Amino acid sequence: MHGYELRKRLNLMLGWGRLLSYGSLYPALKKMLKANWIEERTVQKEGALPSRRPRIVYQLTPAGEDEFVRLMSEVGPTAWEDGNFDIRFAFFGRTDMEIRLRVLEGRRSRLQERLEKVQSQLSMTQKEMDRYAAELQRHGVESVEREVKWLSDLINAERSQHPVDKPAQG
Amino acid sequence: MHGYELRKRLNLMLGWGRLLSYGSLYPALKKMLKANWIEERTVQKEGALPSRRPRIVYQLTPAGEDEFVRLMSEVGPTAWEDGNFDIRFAFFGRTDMEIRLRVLEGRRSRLQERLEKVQSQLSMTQKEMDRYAAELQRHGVESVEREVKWLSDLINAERSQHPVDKPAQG
DNA sequence: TTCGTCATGTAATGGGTTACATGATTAC
DNA sequence: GTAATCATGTAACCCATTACATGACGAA
Repeated sequence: MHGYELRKRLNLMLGWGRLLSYGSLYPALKKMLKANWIEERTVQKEGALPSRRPRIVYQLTPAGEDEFVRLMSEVGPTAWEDGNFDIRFAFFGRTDMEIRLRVLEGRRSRLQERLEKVQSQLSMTQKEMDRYAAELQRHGVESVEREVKWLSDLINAERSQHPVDKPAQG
Repeated sequence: MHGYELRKRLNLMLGWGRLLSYGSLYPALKKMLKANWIEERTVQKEGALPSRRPRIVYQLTPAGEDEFVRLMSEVGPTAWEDGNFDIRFAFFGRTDMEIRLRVLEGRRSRLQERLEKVQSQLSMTQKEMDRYAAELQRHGVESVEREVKWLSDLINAERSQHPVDKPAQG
């Protein structure tokens, strides 16, 4: 699709927080073009006057699809860190279940680590915090716990979709 | 306190997501020093060998306290936008209740706007989304709704602490 | 003795937003 | 008419992270 539409779609899908700006979108498209991951066609909108600037429609090249597959097969921190997980999850429909499980589990253990760290430090310093700081802590912990539960439900749903033939490793 | 301790405290209090790095902390302290908002003293840690580098302890100047008060009295977007709200909330213990209420309400209506926008666009485009994209949407909406409820509870708690003499304005 | 923590800092790098620039089209 | 949206792009700027640099201290 073309840049403008792409932006709207992305903002709708993961537009909690900042919106994708043109200043990052269009340069990114140019970069992908140069890397030969996408190719562009100019398309006149149907029934539009010839004075209208034709839209630039992008399409993945075979090399771009390979790159996409490569990216979707990443299972390390790049897949489950805060800034990346959402976009990664949005494409789970085109990702193998094994990969999906590993990404979900990676993110979950990341969040659990955080919870443990905060809770261990909390027991030492909580007395120094005032009401509001403590409330902020509490709410933060609750949010993360909620996401952990969400992830656990998703993991269970994934697992129940196939016969369990292997116990988890690592 | 000194920079290292400050970082630990801040990371504990709002360290969901990225941690404050030295590359931003120390330059920020220098900036505040130049603006005359803080002053520094070098303090030898008690019982430490003289070979140990003394720690640099910072303290707010009167001008710095004025600036702090000014910042804490902001009630516009700078107070309730995503990146700022948490740190703002953490200092509510040193903020007037009227200000607190306005900031809480500002953030709540900001989140409600977002919910409405997404839900209106959702009704048009949901059919095109696959299972995972829809699940991401659902989870996002739920998280925001949850924060709205949290804010509402806090607002009610604030209101119940004083006799209601004025109806809300604007 | 080696690793982790304490403690402060700088330089390079990267990435994004904001503001600017342009112009047609559509809805009110 | 005029404001909002469609549509693409560039340049300046901001700001934060990453990596580097240094060195003492405490624990295993």
